[in-house]
Amino acid sequence: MTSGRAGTGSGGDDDWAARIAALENPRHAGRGRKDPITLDRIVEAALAIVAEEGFEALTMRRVAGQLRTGPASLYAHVHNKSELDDLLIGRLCAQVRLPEPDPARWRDQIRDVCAQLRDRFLSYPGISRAALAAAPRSIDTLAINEGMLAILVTGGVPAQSAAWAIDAAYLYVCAYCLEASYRREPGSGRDDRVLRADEMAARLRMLPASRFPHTVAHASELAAGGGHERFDFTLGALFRGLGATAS
Amino acid sequence: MTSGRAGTGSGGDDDWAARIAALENPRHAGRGRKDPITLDRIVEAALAIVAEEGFEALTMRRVAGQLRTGPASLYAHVHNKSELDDLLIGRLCAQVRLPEPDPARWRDQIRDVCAQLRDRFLSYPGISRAALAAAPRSIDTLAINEGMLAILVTGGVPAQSAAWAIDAAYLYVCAYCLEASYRREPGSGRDDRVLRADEMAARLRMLPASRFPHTVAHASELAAGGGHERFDFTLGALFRGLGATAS
DNA sequence: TCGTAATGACGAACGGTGTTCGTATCGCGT
DNA sequence: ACGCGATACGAACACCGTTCGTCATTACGA
Repeated sequence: MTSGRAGTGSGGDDDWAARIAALENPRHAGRGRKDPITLDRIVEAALAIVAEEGFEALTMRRVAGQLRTGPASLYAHVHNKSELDDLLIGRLCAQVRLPEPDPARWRDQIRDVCAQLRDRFLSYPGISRAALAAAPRSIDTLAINEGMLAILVTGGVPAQSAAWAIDAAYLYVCAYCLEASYRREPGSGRDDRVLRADEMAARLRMLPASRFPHTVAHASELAAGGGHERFDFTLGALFRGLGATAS
Repeated sequence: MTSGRAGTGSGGDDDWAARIAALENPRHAGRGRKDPITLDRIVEAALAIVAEEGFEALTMRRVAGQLRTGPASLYAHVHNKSELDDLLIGRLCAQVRLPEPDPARWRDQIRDVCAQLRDRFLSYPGISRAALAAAPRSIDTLAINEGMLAILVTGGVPAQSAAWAIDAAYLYVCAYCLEASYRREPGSGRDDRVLRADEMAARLRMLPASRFPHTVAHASELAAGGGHERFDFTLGALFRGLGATAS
């Protein structure tokens, strides 16, 4: 999450400093005019579209249509589509509840934060693609980083390991959600049906054993993993591997 | 990688069975006609475009242009753009060299396979987005799965852990490469410059310490990580955490 | 109060995308 | 020779993000 870009926008230090200053001075809302286009309304409309139809359905025209205006109107509020994407991610990150760090339960706590983030992303199918593209340009995404860092460092994980583990977990959460979203999306130009585990295993067993011996032998394990078992397994392993260092 | 979809295409069992049968019967090339459009030429042209200009630059028109024809011509060979994307991923996976499993070095071996995949994906900026979207629909991507499974199982990792670890590693590799590609892509609608670690740390230190105490205190660790240090760290932790179970 | 500048709103148009449909040509089998 | 299937591909469709120009409103300074 903090791997080389710090949301500088186009303005360099001045822009970044201004953004920090804006922490204390939230932008005023519309000035009493009835139903003006506001950034907040744009973001809300966009999130509704993504929730309903997936990230690929999110276009400037669709957002504008929800607001009963034309797409050009949006550009008074956002520079471009990328910026709108970033705002959406910021909004989702702001909805994650960060716990008071407890050294005795740091593993549970970090996993809970990841699970919350996962669930936020999964509620908006495909949106984690924007999360991968986004620099941590909003204060809300940096707040997630801060919260996770607090958990790990308070739990005794060395700062360097903590920093990199957060990066790793975030990337994994994004990928997990993106892949899951593609799997469930019927209109993605693909005709794949989501297979039940036994169907999936049967498919794998049809492969030639001469060339795919392990795949055929372990088809059921390869196909297993309902709910978020894979997610839990991965983060469990990651933080366990971290713990093996953090002792 | 094998988490619910098995590249069924639109034909169900017949299509899958036909694809397995095709393992022994490769499609004949063009029938002596000079420079016919072939699937191979399409894939090569597409990969060249991605290598040069990134995945976002890959359009049917661009590919067709490289082949000195119109975009409609491509549809005699691929159903749609998604299918072309999948073929590209299959091609890249086919280029990964899978080792003869050695139980004494399974950790090194699995990490090497992941690193090869990473480097393949990084050579084609942004293409791992297609890898996340793709079902493992080609035999080549399933071959990667088989190779990794062989390494882990031969190394003593229980089959279920192995299966899920492969899935996790693959997702992480894809996300890592995608995020890295976005960071390096100047034309992505963003004006971010890639920051040096010290610049990045300085930015983080500008945040208010009252709200970001850990971030400010550990800015240099958060910004650290040159080359593929983060990649190595993550996979190290993941497989170490796996090893803690696999004893 | 008035004039000007700034801001917001937004239609028309631009250059771009994936895809379909219809037409033409070629190769193969009967 | 004829018919059919496969390949090739232009024209057109519906859609995309964005810019530019115009208009209306608001805010500010004299």
